[in-house]
Amino acid sequence: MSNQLTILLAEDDDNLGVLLNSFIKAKGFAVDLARNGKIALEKFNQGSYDFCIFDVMMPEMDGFTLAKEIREVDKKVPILFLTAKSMKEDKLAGFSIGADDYLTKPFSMEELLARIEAILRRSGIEKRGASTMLEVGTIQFDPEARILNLKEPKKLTTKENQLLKLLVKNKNEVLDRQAALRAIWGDDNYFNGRSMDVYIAKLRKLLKEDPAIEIMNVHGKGFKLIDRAD
Amino acid sequence: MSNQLTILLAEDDDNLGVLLNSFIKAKGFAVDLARNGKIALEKFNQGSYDFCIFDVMMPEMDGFTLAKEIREVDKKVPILFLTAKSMKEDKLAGFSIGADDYLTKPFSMEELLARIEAILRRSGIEKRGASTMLEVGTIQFDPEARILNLKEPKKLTTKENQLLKLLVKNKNEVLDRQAALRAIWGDDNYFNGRSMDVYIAKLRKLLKEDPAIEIMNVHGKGFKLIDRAD
DNA sequence: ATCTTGTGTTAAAAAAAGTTAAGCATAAAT
DNA sequence: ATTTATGCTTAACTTTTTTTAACACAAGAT
Repeated sequence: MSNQLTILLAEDDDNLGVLLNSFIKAKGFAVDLARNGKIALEKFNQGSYDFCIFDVMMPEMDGFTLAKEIREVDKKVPILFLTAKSMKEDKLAGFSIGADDYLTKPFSMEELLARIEAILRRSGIEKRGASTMLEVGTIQFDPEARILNLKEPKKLTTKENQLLKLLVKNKNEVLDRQAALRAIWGDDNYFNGRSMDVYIAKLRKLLKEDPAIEIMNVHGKGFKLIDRAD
Repeated sequence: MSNQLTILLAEDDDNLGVLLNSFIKAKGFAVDLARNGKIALEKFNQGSYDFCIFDVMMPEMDGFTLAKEIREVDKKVPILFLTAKSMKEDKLAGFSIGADDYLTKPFSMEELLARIEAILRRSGIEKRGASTMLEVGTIQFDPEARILNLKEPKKLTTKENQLLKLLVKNKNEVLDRQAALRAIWGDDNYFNGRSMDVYIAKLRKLLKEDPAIEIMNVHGKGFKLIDRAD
């Protein structure tokens, strides 16, 4: 299943439409492009969208009418208007329908993206993250609570937790040494490297409880957490 | 008692400041006008605001720096930038700090209002019904009245209250140590740090009543209030 | 084989945080 | 005016967490 947010884009100008479509797509959204308001409305009623971008002036059905129709059945979905008009009354009309933003052409793609993201942030729509619980062999590991459920549940320190989390997330593949150092210590200098080695030793000691688990060194590359349990 | 939403407005241009102030006030908001970023930051850390409008270019402290400071301790409060600059990079910088909107001068008062309302609508902030109540696990916490409703309702001191408020507002994420110190003590020197540690101990003792709550230390970074209740 | 570099491990040192209580200033009460 | 209470800071001591040092060994290079 795709994990992307889906955007409904209504734009009658083919050039701009295609341009927007590919730009937004490249930024990790799923986009559905409609060539006029009528088609957009149909798509909206069929599908399931997380965000709407509507040109105001379109044949068949203009953006305002389209937005009004949608607001009748969906009070929440974010709507952003694109338009060549910059007249005050138009803007106000847009907002009064319940728009979240109103962008006047010409605009930069980056600004559009920034505004989309600001609205998504605000509306609490997010790409769903997975559950917090992780598994290491037979041992449960909660990186949020920083608890490793050995026979005796063990509270992990900040660094132990960060390192184990990285190892588990890269289970059965090599966790690059420098990358891990930069991620946890912010800097991959020699001393931080030695510090990490100390933590590797600590984690090995803890995980000895489960024989199916092993933190293996890949010389000159990094570490690999082997989990023979799955 | 007023049940208006409170807006913090930072604008160094007196003419515009006064104009905005009276316009926004006329539209039913409570407004606090600060003449530069530094004053605005102090006001923010003292008071309780529902919305921020910041001019970008100001003496003492510019709007971006102000917003960054605020975002360290409050990830949620809506921020709208006003600016004469319309340069693309500036806009993007604004959004990347976590702004909700970015309005270029000159703008119409009505458009500003429409944008404020669009953001408020989206963020689910409504006119206040006296309830500024926060929740910590099963415990009710009223930061206005400075009361923590344990079995025995407990009056908090100024510092206890400020610190708990910050922790709760950053529930389940790390509250940066230095940022908290600057917000509450105004200065993150060693002694204030030790003072904060003492208050952390006090709060832990109070919150021990609810086992779903924990103030966890993130070594070298800050504190994280874990709420397993929600 | 030898040399260099990378890693394993333990212990010591340093830094950060936890806790309790003593000081100090200020406001409230007598 | 003096005492009392309150809130905050500083100090002192403890514990935890992280870093550095020291020495041993393993892997790959010369």
